[in-house]
Amino acid sequence: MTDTDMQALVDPGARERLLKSATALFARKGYAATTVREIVEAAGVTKPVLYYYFRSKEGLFQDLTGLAIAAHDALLEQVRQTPGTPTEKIRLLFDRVFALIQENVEVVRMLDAVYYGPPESSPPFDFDKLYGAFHRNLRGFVEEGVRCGELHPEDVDVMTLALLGGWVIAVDTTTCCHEHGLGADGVARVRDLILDGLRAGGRGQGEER
Amino acid sequence: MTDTDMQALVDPGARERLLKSATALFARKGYAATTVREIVEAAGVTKPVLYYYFRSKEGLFQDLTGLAIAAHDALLEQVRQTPGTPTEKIRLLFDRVFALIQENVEVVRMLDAVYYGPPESSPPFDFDKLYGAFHRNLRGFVEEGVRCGELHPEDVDVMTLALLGGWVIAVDTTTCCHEHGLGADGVARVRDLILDGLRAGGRGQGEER
DNA sequence: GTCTATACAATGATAGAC
DNA sequence: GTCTATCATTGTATAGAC
Repeated sequence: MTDTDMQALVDPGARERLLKSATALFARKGYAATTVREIVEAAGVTKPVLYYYFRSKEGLFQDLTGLAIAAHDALLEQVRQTPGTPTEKIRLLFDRVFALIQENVEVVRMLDAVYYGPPESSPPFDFDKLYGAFHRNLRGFVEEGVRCGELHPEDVDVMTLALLGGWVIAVDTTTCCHEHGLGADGVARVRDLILDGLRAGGRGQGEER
Repeated sequence: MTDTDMQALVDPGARERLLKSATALFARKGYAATTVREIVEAAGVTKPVLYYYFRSKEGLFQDLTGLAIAAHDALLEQVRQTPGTPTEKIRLLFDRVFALIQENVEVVRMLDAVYYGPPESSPPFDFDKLYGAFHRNLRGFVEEGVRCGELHPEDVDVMTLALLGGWVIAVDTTTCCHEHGLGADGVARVRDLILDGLRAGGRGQGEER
């Protein structure tokens, strides 16, 4: 363990403080509108410190997004490898990723701003690694559900989009402040309502409510 | 008809060209990242012309959004006053507003960037006039559908959110380029799939497909 | 109404001392 | 590793001529 690592245990360290303050500012003001002066002031350091740890404002941004993608990927992999029926996996996917989101609202807000925001207002970013991966995994579970007769044989893509819609709404109401967040419970209700409509053999009255 | 109005019939006029170029740039780069210089250059005029017609960059933005809100409001009013069952009204709401969106993709892209984007990256804007109004109208139709027995008596808010999710996906795939747009047909299919799950008395096989 | 020319603050980034 | 001081550039906005 180096001296630097030792130090990081007692003091967040300039690098970590910079990552944190940048996340908060990018989420609130956007990448373009956030100045390096604001970032370093919020972190309690001076400008050259930022340029020392990250090569530029853009380098800081890419370190930030890289960490988020890694966490998301790891969670998707974990859900895929959990045993269960396709419907159970869809439920688990929603629950687990929603929990991750709730624990990192600030980061998600920042990523959403980049995703939905104007294309050229942030550095190039491969959204497919994040939202595309979620979409593909969800679609895989739906396809599996149709194959094994758990979901009715409608168009797989349309069904996936219906579920994805519920998901987007769930995330939106959580990250944005303009609505009262649904909470894990609300997300489950929207999810199950849509899943109910997709179930094979008429409307199931499986779940709660 | 004034001389100015006469002129506008043959030549778009500096004011209109500024509105158009600003919309395109705000949509692509965001409000904060778009410079006044870019706007006026794209419009083929010089800076003082912008400050002559609009008081500032922000004034230009507010004129832009005001026009969009007015068009949206008028369409909602029109749908409300069209006779039909609640389900028919929900279908009409989706169809009509989607058509409006397709005709003004650029403007919607800009508004979405403001809505989903970071809170402080654009001038204050009352989203409730736009997205909230759509949500409330949709909820009203769902409520009406439950009352008259057309939709099954689930939680009205959850059902509204499920439909709203389909709507968001439909708009997303149209305005964003990172996915292949659904098109009016695709929107109808997602919408009807969700509506089917909400229909009273088991899964209806009412529509096409 | 539209131009040229410019005021003046703030930006991202760096050099060089410690 | 962290600082002070400063660079060149770009930002919004305006004065004043035509």
